[in-house]
Parts: sequence; C-alpha cells; structure tokens
Amino acid sequence: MHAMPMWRQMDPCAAGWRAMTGRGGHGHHHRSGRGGGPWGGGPPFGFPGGPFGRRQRMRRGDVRAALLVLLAEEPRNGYGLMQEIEQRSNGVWRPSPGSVYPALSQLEDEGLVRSEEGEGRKLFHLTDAGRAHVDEHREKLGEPWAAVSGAVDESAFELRDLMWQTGAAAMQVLQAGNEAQVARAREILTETRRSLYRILAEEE
Amino acid sequence: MHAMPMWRQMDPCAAGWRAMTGRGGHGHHHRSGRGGGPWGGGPPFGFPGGPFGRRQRMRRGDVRAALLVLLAEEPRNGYGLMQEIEQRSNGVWRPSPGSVYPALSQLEDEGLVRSEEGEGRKLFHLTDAGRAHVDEHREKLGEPWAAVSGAVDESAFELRDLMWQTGAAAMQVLQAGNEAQVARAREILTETRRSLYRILAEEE
DNA sequence: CGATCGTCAACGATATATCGTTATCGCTAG
DNA sequence: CTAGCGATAACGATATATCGTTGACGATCG
Repeated sequence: MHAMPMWRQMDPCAAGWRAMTGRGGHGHHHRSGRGGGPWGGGPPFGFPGGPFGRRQRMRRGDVRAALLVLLAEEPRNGYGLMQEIEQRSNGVWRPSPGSVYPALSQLEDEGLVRSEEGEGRKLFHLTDAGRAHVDEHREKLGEPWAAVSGAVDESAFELRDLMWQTGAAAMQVLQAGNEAQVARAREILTETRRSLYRILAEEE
Repeated sequence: MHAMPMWRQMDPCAAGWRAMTGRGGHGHHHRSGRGGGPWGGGPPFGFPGGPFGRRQRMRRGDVRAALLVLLAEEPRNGYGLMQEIEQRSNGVWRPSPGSVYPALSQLEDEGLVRSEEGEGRKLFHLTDAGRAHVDEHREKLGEPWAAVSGAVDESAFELRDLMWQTGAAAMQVLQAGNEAQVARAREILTETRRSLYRILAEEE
C-alpha cells in the first residue's frame, strides 16, 4: 500500500461538512476523546439535546395528511414524497423514512392507498376509497408543509443562508490558503463565536 | 387542519442544519427562486462543483483493502464497516454504500468473503481463502483510513471544530435571542464572511 | 517519455425498509 | 377542570441495495 503524497490529501471540505451534518458531533466526539455523553464538547449553555436542540415534531397525522394530499395530485414513490414535502416546506420539513414508509403501509392496510412495484421503485397511488377520503376531508387535511414553513421567521432563513455562506468561505480559505491564512481564519472564527455568545450575555 | 400557533414553530436549528448538509443549497436554491445551476447563490469565487468542492477520491482498491482488513478482525455488516472506517479515519473518510456494497458483493463473487443473513442484517465473514489472501498481502493492504486521516492537516480538524462551534453559537442566538439579537448575529456573520474572503484577497 | 483512451472503482443520489426512542394527544380518574 | 396514563405516530438511527456520474490508472500509441 503506497503512501499518499500531500497533493492527494483528503479534501478538508468533506471532513468539515461531514462533521457538521446530522451525524453531528461524531468526529468531534472522537477528537475530544471524551465519553460521558455525546455532546461533551458542546456549547457552554448546555443546549438541550445537543448543539442543535431537539427539533419539534409535526403533529400527529401531519405525515399522513401530507402523503394523502400529494398522492391526490399524482402517484409517487416514497423517496419522491419526502423530497416533494421538503421542497414545498422550503427545506424546513423533510419527513423521515421512519415515518413515511410506515404511514404508507398503514394507508395501504386501510385501503386508501395501493402500491405498484416496477423499475426498482415502488409507486403509490390513491385508491378510489382514498380519493373519496381526500375529497371529503380536503379542508381538514390542508397542507401541513405550508403551516410549518410559514411558522419559521424570515430571519431564521436569512441566518441559515449566512451560516451557509460563512461555512463556504471558511472552506475556501482552508482549501486555497496557506498556513498563515488558515491560522487567520481560525482567529476570525474564534472571535465570531465569542461575539455570538456575547450577544446573549449582554442585557438588551 | 388547525393553524399552528407560534409556540409550535419549527425549530430553526433543524432548518439551518438541513440546509447545510450534503443536500446543500437545496433550500437556498428554492428561496432564491433561481434556475440556472444548483449553486446560483454560491460564493463569489465560483467554488468548483459548489461551495464544498468536489472531494478527492480514495485510490482504486482502498475500499476493498479496508473491508478485507476489518473483516480479518471480526465479521461485520455493511453499515458497521462504514462506521468503523469513519471512526478510524477520524471522520475524514466514510465510504459510501455505493462503494461498500458492490465491493462486498465482488469480494463474495471472488470467494474471499461470505455472507450470512440474520436478524434483519447481513453479516460478512472472511472465507479461508480470504484469510489467506489477507495474510499474504497484509503489508500491501495496510490501513487505508490511516493514510487518509494522517494526510489531513491538524489545522483542518481545528477549523472544522471551530465551524461546528460557531454554527452552534449562531443557532443558540436564533433560539434564545430576540429580534435585535438575531439581527446582531446576522451582522457578525456577515462581517465574518467578509473577513474570511478578505484573507484570500490579501497578499501575504 | 508524454498524451490519450478505455475500463472500472468510488462517489453521490436514489430507493426502500425497520427498529428503538420519544413526543403527541385522547381518554379517564379524581 | 386538571393531572396522569396509555397508545401510537414521528423521529433518528440502523440497514441494505442500485443507478448514473466521474475520477483513477493501466495500457497503448506516437
């Protein structure tokens, strides 16, 4: 097994984003070598459940409602349903496979939905009974994704965008910068973090 | 379908991190309403392939080597192999299902590996031939994860940690701060982004 | 030797499914 | 009316698999 020359070094962007994804804290945990809980190195405010908190759940029935309403438009597979909901909610809500597939199964058991296997995917259709059900309850079913998307403050989306762009900028420095420039980026981020916490520490 | 009161608003942390995951830019794209390319709102430096660039690949044979070496230790399932490699590489490399499962299948076809289904999982074992193969090529197989992990500069890990913590701080402000504080966080991040790009713009 | 081409391994996306945990919420008792 | 309980829906993690794209790299040619 040949050694890997420096120009073959792993893209540090991947390393960074991997740690910041939903697997969050994974790499962090291992680097700190601490046991005692998954968020040993987390923020000082004891963020409940970890740095990103525990998201609030949709209400009971929201997943079912969303599936029924979308299937009333056209047949779709499970993955496509998840994607469509995410899109219509502006990225705020993507129902998990753990909720979508059992819900589809249940709707099938109830005779509201039927499935068709083909081409490595499973297409779900409303049955006649399902269509009647949707027609009868159309107003009550509504559009769960709309409610959840509208509930997110505009500033949250903006801050999200900014975090995105800031992360990208840091990655750029890491990729294209020399040692001194990376060190400088480190200082900037350290100061940023401090400033952010200082906001909450200050009386308004 | 009842309206969602403000106290039920979606956790903005989830919204933020969702947008910053590998699905990156998805929500961003839809918010900007631009067609064109997937990174319409990306950084001004035209980051190749998107804000995170395209990661460099492992060499041909690295996935196979890693699988063989780990299976020589003990039988494992596919998912477990991916996790183990990620752990041993300090989060730098997590081989994808797209590479691991075909590689396992191929190793099986070659008679080096056999599989056993049970309890909703598929356990992979080295065969005698596989064990002989590993013993014979042990030095050449090496530990692909070690090479890749060691190739990542210490500063990359540190910057990764800092990005993590900075993101968490921003989330905290968003969750616990009032309108003015969130606006202040926005300013700070805007300045940070500017400062980061300024690093690269400056002559050293 | 350097450049090009062809092959195929690795990647990211697509796709399905289940399990254990936890939050929602209707029902019931006091 | 309020509090507690039980049932279960939604979530995150686990788990497997395939497809289309792209980069690695050996072979061949000039």
